Amino acid sequence: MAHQDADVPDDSAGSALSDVDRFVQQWREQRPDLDPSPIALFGRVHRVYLRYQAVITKCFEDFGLNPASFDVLAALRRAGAPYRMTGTELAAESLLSSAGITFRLDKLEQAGLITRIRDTQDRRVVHSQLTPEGLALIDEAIAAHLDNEHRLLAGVDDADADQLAALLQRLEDSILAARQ
Amino acid sequence: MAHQDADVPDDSAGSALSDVDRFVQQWREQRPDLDPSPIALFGRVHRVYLRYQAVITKCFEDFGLNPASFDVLAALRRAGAPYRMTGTELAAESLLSSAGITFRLDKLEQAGLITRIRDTQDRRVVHSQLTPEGLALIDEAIAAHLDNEHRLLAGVDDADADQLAALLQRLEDSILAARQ
DNA sequence: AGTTAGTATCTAAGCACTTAAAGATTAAGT
DNA sequence: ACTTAATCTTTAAGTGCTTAGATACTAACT
Repeated sequence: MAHQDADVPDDSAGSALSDVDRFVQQWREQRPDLDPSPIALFGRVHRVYLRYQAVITKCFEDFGLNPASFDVLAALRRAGAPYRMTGTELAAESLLSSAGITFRLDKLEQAGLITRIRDTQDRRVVHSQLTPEGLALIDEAIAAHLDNEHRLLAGVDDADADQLAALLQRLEDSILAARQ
Repeated sequence: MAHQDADVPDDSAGSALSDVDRFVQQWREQRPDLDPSPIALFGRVHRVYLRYQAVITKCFEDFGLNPASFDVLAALRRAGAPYRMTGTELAAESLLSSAGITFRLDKLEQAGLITRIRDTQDRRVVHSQLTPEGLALIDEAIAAHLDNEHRLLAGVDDADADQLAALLQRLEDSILAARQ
């Protein structure tokens, strides 16, 4: 893992500038005609997402899963018994293309974690359902995943976490509203 | 674009529950033995990132770029004249593997937007430098990109944006600290 | 000088997506 | 009933990454 420690800033000299702050400052110098302030926000979203993905990917490996397969199993599990959803429903929850869902379901079916069941009423529809093995696995994996996420939040107090979630929701709404 | 409007929630009945809030609630019902509250935060990070990527991808298309190629050109541009960085430096700024950077640079070189220059002192090192075409393109693209980002932030007031950036920095620090 | 270790980049194989289009089925309009 | 349109899933081709390992070079030690 090339980035394991190489890019952790040396913070020994007080509150050092973060990488993202440096990017903003560089843009101010190079292009004083522009206002680069949104980078302070979106750059951090980007970096937090990458850091987070790297950590949870490692957590899922213990269960033979990756973020993509975990995502599908978790959607089926939290839907409740009989742990069954259609491809269209799964695509909407995961913000994924239909082809992407087909790919994920192929892998999970090969691994024996889901089965596909053609709908008898509407024969276009295919239901994907957790197998007993899939149910057992996701029930273990979600517990480890939440433990891990709590660990990642150890440095953020509860009030800040709540506020961060609320502000992120406002940001998502703003992005959707701006999407012409 | 399949998700253009299909997944925008109907908010006509007041402040409806967001998708992420529903996920948390479903987990509380299905697994009352677990505390799913971190999902409210990380789920939103994930969704905001996906929404954001979708919008900027469309913006970059106008310049024949994608987020990956824009990222490299922007790093070179904000570094200042002579707009030159090594692969290792670029990988660190973008949190990317060395192979990923090689791939990005191959594409940019084929497009005539950068040139590769072997270092004369240390012949292991390859500098990548903006061509005049690359410089002209990124100078146009960064202006459009920042305009676009300001548009995406229209629904978030400045104080909230600042606070969101600060909280995201705290979250990144917490993730890095927990990464054992 | 010669060996060993470390570093910078690139190659190869594989993976998880994407868009575009096709196939199968259902719904709507006449 | 018949045509047209809409919907659900899958296939095909291509893209941008990943890890693992190869290659080329430099630095450190003896």
